[in-house]
Amino acid sequence: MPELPEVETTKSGIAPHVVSDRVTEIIIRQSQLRWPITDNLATILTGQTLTHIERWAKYLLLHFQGADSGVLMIHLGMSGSLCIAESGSEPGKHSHVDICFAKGTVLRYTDPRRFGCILWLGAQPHEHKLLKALGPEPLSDAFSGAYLKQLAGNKSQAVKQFIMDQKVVTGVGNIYATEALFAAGIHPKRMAKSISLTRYDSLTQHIKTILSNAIAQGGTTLKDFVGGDGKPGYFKQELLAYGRKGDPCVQCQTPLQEIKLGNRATVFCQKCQS
DNA sequence: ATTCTACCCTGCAAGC
DNA sequence: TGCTTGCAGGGTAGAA
Repeated sequence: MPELPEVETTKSGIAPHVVSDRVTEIIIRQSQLRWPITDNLATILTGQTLTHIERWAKYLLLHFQGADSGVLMIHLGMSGSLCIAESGSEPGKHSHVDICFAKGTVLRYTDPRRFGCILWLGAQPHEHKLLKALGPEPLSDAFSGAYLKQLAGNKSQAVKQFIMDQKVVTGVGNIYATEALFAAGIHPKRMAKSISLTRYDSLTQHIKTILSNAIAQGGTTLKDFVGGDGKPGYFKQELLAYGRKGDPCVQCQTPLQEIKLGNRATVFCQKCQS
């Protein structure tokens, strides 16, 4: 479900309720996620204090301090969410993990499709291979048109797949890639190497603007995404291309087309994007 | 080295 | 009404 704005929304929704609190209990109802949850997670975390939460790409890094200080990494996959629950409240069908805190708050991980993961990275989280290979944050200065142009080099890969590659830039998924290419007037299938620096400048600016707006709106709720505070995201009403196959283009009224690119639905305007 | 593809899993909507 | 099919916000491993 979540791309960068949704993960950011989750982080800011849950952090005020759990940061600085001490873990009293871990309940694992289902350990088989993308990778299995280590079976000694309760031993590791119980008694430790959650000092802060960091978002890195689409990962949430929960920093714990105590007898076995380190980082718990959580990815929400396609359908995952984290919410704050009351101690003793009834878990849903796919509520796989509860992290219970001393003040009575429960941080609850729910993920119907189980594409997410919960991994204990220990004290050297940045050395983990899943984090090491990641590209720059899209909202950082390191992410620029010049950077993209340089990295595109001689790649014949479609630009949409290029910018969705987390090694190129983190946090951009199918929705925001679709939207940014529409906004920049770039055909999603165009080869990465064939795009000018000027157009990459435009593309990076649109990615930054769209992601910032989405964060400000609390993310995009398509089905049941809710932030940590239980409120839905309001960005969906601002989507101009994603999910609008057949609808008239907002600029030229031409019906939007849908193609498959790397098995992902890709909507674009044949007239405005080249 | 890059670039596809198949797959992990459940739920939902559309079509018959 | 009920079954089948395809599709979904992600990312990896392994094949081409």
